Amino acid sequence: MNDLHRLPSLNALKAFVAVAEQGSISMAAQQLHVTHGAVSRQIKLLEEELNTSLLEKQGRGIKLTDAGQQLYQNCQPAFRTIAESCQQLRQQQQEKPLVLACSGSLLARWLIPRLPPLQQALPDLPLQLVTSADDERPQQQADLSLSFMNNPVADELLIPLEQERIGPVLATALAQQLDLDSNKAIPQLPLLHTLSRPQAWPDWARHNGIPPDSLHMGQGFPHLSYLLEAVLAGLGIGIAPEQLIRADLEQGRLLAPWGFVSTDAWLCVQIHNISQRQRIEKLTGLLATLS
Amino acid sequence: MNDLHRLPSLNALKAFVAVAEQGSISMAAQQLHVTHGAVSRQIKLLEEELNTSLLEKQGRGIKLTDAGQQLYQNCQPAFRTIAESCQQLRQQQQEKPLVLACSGSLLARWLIPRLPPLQQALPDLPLQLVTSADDERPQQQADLSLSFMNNPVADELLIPLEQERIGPVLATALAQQLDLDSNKAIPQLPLLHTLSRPQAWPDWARHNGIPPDSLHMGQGFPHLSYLLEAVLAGLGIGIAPEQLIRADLEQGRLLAPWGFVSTDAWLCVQIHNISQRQRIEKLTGLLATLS
DNA sequence: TCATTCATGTGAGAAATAATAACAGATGGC
DNA sequence: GCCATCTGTTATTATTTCTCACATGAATGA
Repeated sequence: MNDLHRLPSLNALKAFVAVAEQGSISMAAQQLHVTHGAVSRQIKLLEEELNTSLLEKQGRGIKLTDAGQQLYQNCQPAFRTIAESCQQLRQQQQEKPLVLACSGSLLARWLIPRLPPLQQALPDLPLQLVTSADDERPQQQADLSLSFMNNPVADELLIPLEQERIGPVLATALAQQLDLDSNKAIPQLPLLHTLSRPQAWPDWARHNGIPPDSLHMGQGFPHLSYLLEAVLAGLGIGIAPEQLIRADLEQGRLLAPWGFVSTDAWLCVQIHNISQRQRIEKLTGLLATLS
Repeated sequence: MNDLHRLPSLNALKAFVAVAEQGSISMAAQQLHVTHGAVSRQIKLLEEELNTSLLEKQGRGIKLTDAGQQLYQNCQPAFRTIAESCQQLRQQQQEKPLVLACSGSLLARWLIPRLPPLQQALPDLPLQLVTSADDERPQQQADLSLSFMNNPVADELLIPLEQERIGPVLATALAQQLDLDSNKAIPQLPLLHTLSRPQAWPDWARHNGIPPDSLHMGQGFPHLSYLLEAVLAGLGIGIAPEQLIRADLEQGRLLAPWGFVSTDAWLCVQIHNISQRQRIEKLTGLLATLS
């Protein structure tokens, strides 16, 4: 058992080592980002704790006494060891890849398009992506996850990026076959849906003043990514978050003639590994600007 | 230049090392004389500073993570070095003799008689005595000095032991030759005095309602010790602090038929070397009981 | 010599940090 | 299931540390 309780004030000792290194209380204070008074006081405290005078005046400055020399020579390497050890730990943490979990559709249609600017802005951030099925909870071993969450509660570890906006979408080819003159077109068609978001169509219908019961539900898919493939293949009208199909709209593969409505869900980053919080917040801040 | 400012909270690190050593937060808290909550919090802070988790739950207790192991193995020797270095310094300070300066008369007639009980009560206190002439300021290199001081001001570094009481004294042999029936005897005799305390006789006279001018001043001596030798030799009446001649009175060598009066002076211990303050205060506390 | 500059020392009050007490949650033994 | 043990968390209190402002003492240069 080490006699940790017989240690003097370690902050005072740190101040002393700084003074010994700089040969001056004022310089040490500058190095430690405090006033010279604070350092002077700390030295006094340490001297009292050790019952020894460590510094003596010399001209306008100070110099170490013999006891001070001895203390410095013993403690300086110890502090260096500690500083290096901690620095090493931080370094290792920096080099460890940040594991981000998200669904396949979010990965393919939201995150991957943002990767180039991301890697450009944070070239030293090693990012490792893992997918979880849309209906699974984000995996435990990930440092952070990206997902749509209903009514996210305020929480330091939950960072909302943008509100979900959903709407019906269909392939451009399919649209040309149909007579799209109003909302009325919707009920007549087979509505593709996902098992992970069964409320998507009813929610959207309510938002648009359409009785949910009047909808003709068509094929269901296990995940959004399959549904979107089906929509692209012209199998019917799907419903999807605007965020995930923006590129398809811009490139004319899909159409969204009925627009989008905001839901209670938000696209959120969830922090799982608190020790990576700083890096995650840096990453998230950047993602927010890219949204 | 060492990166002292990149060090984490050293108290948190100390707490962590304690936890690593004990393998338990509660035990570490006990060792550090704080509650487990305090230690738990410190560990959390350290983990945040290092962006690393250091502990993980294991059953009801905790165990170190790999990062924690690494940190502990690096820092534990550093803390041991620091603790040992400080302990060594304290030890050296303990073994260094305490240098006490006082006048020859105080040394011979006040301090030396008290040395046996002193050494019995504090056998491990190495005491080195140096004399300074009565009229010199206590020497700078002494850790403390013992002297009579006029009107001592309240000060942490000045410890009054007892008020000075002075009075005329003469050798028993001389007293037998004289007719000592009252204060009236005084003016008729040659009054021995010291150059270091020229006011002693006038002060005493005023306290006793005798006109100072009516005194017959005799031989002067450079220091009290010589004066006392002269008094013992029957050369005349001297004036001296009661404290310094108590033994002579008790053993019948000297008489003080006119009694003693208190003066404004106190026998004081003055602390010169603040770093020895604790030991000096222990010594002084003991001296006060022996007075 | 005297003002000036530079470095340290000191005190009161403000700011930051750490500790406590009390409770919550989790685990393992009975 | 119940109890004892250990860790985590929070609001509050206590302590430490810092700052600011001024004082002191030593070298510097007119």
